[in-house]
Amino acid sequence: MHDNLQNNLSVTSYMEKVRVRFAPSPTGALHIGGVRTALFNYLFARKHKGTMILRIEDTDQERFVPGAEEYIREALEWCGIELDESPWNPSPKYAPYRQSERKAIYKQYAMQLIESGHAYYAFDTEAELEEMRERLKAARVASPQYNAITRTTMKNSLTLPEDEVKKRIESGEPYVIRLKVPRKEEIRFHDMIRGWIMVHSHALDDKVLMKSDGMPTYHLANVVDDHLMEITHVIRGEEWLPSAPVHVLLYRYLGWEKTMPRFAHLPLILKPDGNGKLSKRDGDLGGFPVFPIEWTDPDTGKTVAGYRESGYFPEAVVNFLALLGWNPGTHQEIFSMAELIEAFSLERVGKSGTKFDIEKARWFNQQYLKAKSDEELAQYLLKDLEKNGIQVPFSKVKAVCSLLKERVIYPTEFWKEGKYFFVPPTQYDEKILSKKWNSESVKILTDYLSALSSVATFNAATAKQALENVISQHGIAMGKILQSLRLALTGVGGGPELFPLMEVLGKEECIKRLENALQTLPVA
RNA sequence: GCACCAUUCGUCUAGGGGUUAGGACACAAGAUUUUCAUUCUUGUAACAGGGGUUCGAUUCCCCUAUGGUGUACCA
Repeated sequence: MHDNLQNNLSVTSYMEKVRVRFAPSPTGALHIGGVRTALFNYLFARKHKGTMILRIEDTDQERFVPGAEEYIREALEWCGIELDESPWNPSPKYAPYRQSERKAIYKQYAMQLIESGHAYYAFDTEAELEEMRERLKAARVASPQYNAITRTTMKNSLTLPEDEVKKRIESGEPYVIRLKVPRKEEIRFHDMIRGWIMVHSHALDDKVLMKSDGMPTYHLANVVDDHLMEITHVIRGEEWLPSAPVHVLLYRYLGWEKTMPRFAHLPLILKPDGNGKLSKRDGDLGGFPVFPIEWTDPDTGKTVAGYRESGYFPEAVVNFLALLGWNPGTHQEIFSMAELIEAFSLERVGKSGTKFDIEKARWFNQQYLKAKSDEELAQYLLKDLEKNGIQVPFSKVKAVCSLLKERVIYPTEFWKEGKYFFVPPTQYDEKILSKKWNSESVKILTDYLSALSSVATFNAATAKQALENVISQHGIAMGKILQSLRLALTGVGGGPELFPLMEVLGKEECIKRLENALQTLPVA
């Protein structure tokens, strides 16, 4: 309560413009959890009339995946997350937006830290580091790490004579630059979602700031860029919480603590069973997408469908994602992007991890589908018809969607569920056939067939009237015959209301199908 | 192991010292529907455990348990 009040005040009284960034690394497809982080940043930015920035964190050359950057761009666009600044629409004041293009900048600040005594050179090889860890483990040290104590036993500019350090560097020996974390200090910072967090510096290790390839690590790059880009709020996943104290230290040592951005660490999206955070494999296992749009792995060439390809509307995905970890405090469930922006606040973001529930996503999609016009839905069906080489008047496509929209969740189902509107059935549901198709139904339907032929104006009402006339002659109930008729016309036992369906099919087609069924279907 | 974070129906969550602990998804039943679906109604179902504090704790504090994250020259 207290924290909320504080947060509110500080947000609304912010003099400078809110600037937030989404900073993915181009190591593959953007995960649905990443999309949510982007979304929350976006909602916050728009809510406060601020700026939404995309920064590409490509400091790891080894994990770089070609095409990932374009994927991120396309995925965000599909979701309707607009970027005010990005590699594609840079602001000259803050560009470039790819960390690989900012290499020189980081070096400069790393040097500043060395000069102020807050960082140092380290020459230890991988084998030496491994040996150190083994040694400590053997000595039953609680947490083997490169820190205030162990660094005195390693090869670095703190232990080596100054001229040897110089010689090593000049001779081109590989080195890293490490942060000199103080031995005993309490580091506290405020998180807008979790309140005050305090950690002891002895729990931190001397993080590598600059790698031996001259690239910065995330820790340095992120702090330098957030400062230089004048980021006001860092909204990111909870996996960053443990390293946030390192970042606070960096802001301090770089002399930027007064303008340090505020932190908000979002709860993680967990696997449906709650064991660990959601990963790509869970989608494969659970049969639901974890990517916003389809992704083709450049190595294997394998393509995985995303939400888009699986028939989800971007509005539904955004709505669903927004409610994963955030709630409006009201009972409203359906939100447009504009409504989300209006209602969003970090104060109403929860603290605990949320399990991923695809059932809820399906429900959202269904809601959005039902709300769409027949015209819009017809576009989806039209594509499937084209794919199958079927040409029909648009009015019919629309009519089919109209009849089917209450019973599907994805627009991709229109074709699947309504194929018989366009193609006569070649197979008939065995169970219905054996249960309902008998000599009596054949007799009635034969009568109906001839009644239908003489109907002048054919539509749902007259088709129904004709059947009513026939069954009253035979003295049986409507329910007795209807499913046989449906089977004859569509081949299946269920579907939308039969008479409107017949109207869409048309008189000729109904007669043709009825004739065919009467001639070919075996009587039990 | 160590550090940090978390813990309300199966799931997403609201709430908050005294409530019949509310909603949504899912599930079940009933109604409507000639079928299936939709829709409507109803129902099942939760404060992790133990100590405090208090007249009273699900709510505040502590401990335990459980879960998550981190612990890389990955982000």
